[in-house]
Amino acid sequence: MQQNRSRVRQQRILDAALRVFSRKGFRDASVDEIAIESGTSKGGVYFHFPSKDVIYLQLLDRTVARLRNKIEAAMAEHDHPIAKADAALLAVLRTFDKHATLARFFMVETLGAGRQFQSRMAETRAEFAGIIRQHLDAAVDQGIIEPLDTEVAAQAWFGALYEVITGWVLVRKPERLEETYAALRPLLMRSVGAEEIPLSALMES
Amino acid sequence: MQQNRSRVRQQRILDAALRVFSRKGFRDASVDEIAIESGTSKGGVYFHFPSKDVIYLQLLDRTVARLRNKIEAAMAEHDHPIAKADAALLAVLRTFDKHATLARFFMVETLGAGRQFQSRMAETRAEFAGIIRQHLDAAVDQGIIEPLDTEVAAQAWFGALYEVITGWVLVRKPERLEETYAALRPLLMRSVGAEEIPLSALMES
DNA sequence: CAAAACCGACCGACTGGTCGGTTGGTTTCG
DNA sequence: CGAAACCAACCGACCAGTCGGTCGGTTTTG
Repeated sequence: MQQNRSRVRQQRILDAALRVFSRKGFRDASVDEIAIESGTSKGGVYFHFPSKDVIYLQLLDRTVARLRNKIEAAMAEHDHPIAKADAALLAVLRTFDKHATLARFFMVETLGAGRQFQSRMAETRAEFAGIIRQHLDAAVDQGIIEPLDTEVAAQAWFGALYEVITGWVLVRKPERLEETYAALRPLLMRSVGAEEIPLSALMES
Repeated sequence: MQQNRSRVRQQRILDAALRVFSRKGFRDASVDEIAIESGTSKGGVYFHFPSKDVIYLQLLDRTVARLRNKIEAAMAEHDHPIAKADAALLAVLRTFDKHATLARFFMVETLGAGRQFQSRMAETRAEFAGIIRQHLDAAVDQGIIEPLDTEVAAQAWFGALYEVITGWVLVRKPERLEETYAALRPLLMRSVGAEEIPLSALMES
């Protein structure tokens, strides 16, 4: 099936683009390089994609979707908001631990990719912050935490996480990102006033 | 005095560069544009600076130095760690409120300026996180907060602040950045377990 | 069934434009 | 006048995107 072959080729190009963008950043990565890395030619790349920008955008979409799925799958296994937050936090740390290339692409390169992606990036940030906020709101509704400005709190959580991960990408300390969990968890929990950790909550489901 | 005239010109070029970089970002800002904006020519710019990179770096240095001075001056007016943190937080929010151009340059453009500035950016982040950490350590020593991983906590504080400010730059909501103070303060304080706010502490000095 | 026609996938030389940096001459100023 | 400051024109590297053409396989047709 030709159609299938074509889709495989597109994925291969996106995989190559992820590696190249991760190494060089959007601006310094040439389409020729992506072509070589994916075992094709510039013409081949341009047969499957209309522009370098679109390659980047599709890659970003794919990455965001995969990450969100990971997070939501992890959260779906729990009922209690605190357990959900725990699961999501660990899922994020472990995903980036496992895929440092992804982390670099997503955390470091994307902000600087260029003016044309800025609104898209703002949307992406808002999307993740929105997920956090939605669950903070639920926790407030359930009386688990006191009412607070969940919009700013969600932004702050996202930012804190973003910074710790970015620092890890740039400096590679500690060796495994997951090691920051122990420090991060109480920090985030306490910040919204969810001090006491019902261990029982972690048990259910 | 020729030397003085030269220095004035250099500052004028840096001022222009701040505006242009803030509007366009490092890569999309051309030296020609900076030259025109500063009322000189490309040759004139290259008489005072050896390269576009150096312009950017000097601008970054100047910005960091000014910001750090503002923060440290604000903190020097207080003795109690919590009052210092408060003063620093407000100083940062107010400075960026007043100088949105600076905020955009510093928060949004700088990460994406290019691979060649990445180590410098890591240093800058570490510098500010270091200031936070140093004061968190002091607070621990004075028994004001319980011992914790101050390195990660400092990173998280920096990241939370960074994200809130970046969001404000991109979306311009709320109108004034300082309005986030009310939500940010308790969030940060609680995160390190400095719940009770001794109002008296804010009075001294 | 085989030749002819066709097609999707692919290739790589080439182009047009941009932009950092240079240079050689000109103006300003002490 | 002489040095510092300044300028316009220019150079060359770089690269996204284009285009004419190739190739292996599939469909049509006599």
